Amino acid sequence: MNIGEAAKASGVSAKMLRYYESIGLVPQAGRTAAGYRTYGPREVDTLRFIRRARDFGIPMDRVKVLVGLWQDKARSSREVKRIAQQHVAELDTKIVELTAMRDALAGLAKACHGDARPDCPILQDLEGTAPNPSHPRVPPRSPGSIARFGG
Amino acid sequence: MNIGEAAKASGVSAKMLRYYESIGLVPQAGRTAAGYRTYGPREVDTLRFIRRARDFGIPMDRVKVLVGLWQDKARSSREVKRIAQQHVAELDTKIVELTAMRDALAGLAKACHGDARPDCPILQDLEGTAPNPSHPRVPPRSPGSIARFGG
DNA sequence: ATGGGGTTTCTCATGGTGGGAAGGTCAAGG
DNA sequence: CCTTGACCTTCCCACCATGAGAAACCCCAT
Repeated sequence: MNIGEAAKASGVSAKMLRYYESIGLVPQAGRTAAGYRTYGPREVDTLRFIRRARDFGIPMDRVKVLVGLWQDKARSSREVKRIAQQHVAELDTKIVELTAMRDALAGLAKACHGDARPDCPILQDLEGTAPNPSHPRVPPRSPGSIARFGG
Repeated sequence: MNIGEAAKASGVSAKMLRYYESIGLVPQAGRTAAGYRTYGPREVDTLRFIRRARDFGIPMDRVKVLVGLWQDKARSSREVKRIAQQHVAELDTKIVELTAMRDALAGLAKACHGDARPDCPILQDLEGTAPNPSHPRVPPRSPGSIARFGG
């Protein structure tokens, strides 16, 4: 299989395939005499595994660890479970943050009559002149939190 | 006020202040003879407004529109409400996606005994050999969806 | 041999934010 | 007057994962 076929079979784009190789997430693919990358079913399986892990929003560095555990027949499931639980906790944090934003903004929008008049509780809140300000707590904004959010 | 004081007063970092100016989100600040930017209370109010809008997760381009509406005394609140509701809808979408990931992964983690043995339903699911695969739907991954998620 | 659809590597962009270097400025204290 | 330290300026780089696109090359079928 060449890169396009492997991409189709795994659900990982050819572009990403090369990228994963460049960052060492997957080993370098074999090459034909002309320099084309070649892939077998085993490589495609690995790529599918990676794609599914990414679908859970697991960031690349942890995906890398998971791939290693997956290929290690002597692994302990404890390690795998720990990574999964950590990611669940991060998802929970993110969901709480987004829900706070959502609820605050939805409340303001509900209170806004939304017609031709200029006065608007949403702007009042952003301005800081609202009677009951309801902007969300500033999220701590840690650098490498979750990944693949709308990217 | 120089840039550091304005940053402290508004909650926007000096770095971001210069950035906002460079992308035209705020007008160019005045300068002292030596080239230092100067800010007054009005500018600080605007920056605080922007910061609060960002705390709701509203992306820059829409924040820009909101600032324009805020400063337009003849605005219609309809426009403001529309933007807010659109953002609420996007937050909802994101929350649904994250919740699907969370629930699927939490279910797998719960089923994993997490001890020294190697067999693990999490890996089985990622591998594709699980009896009831539960990986989340692939999120459509639109380029500019929501912003400021853990950045 | 020619054309269309692969492939290769390369650079650039995203979105916001931080880090840091190299150099100018200002205020206080000697 | 000079130093010191804290500020400011511009400019470039990094993140994270992904896509877009260019220029060149290759493979296969007509």
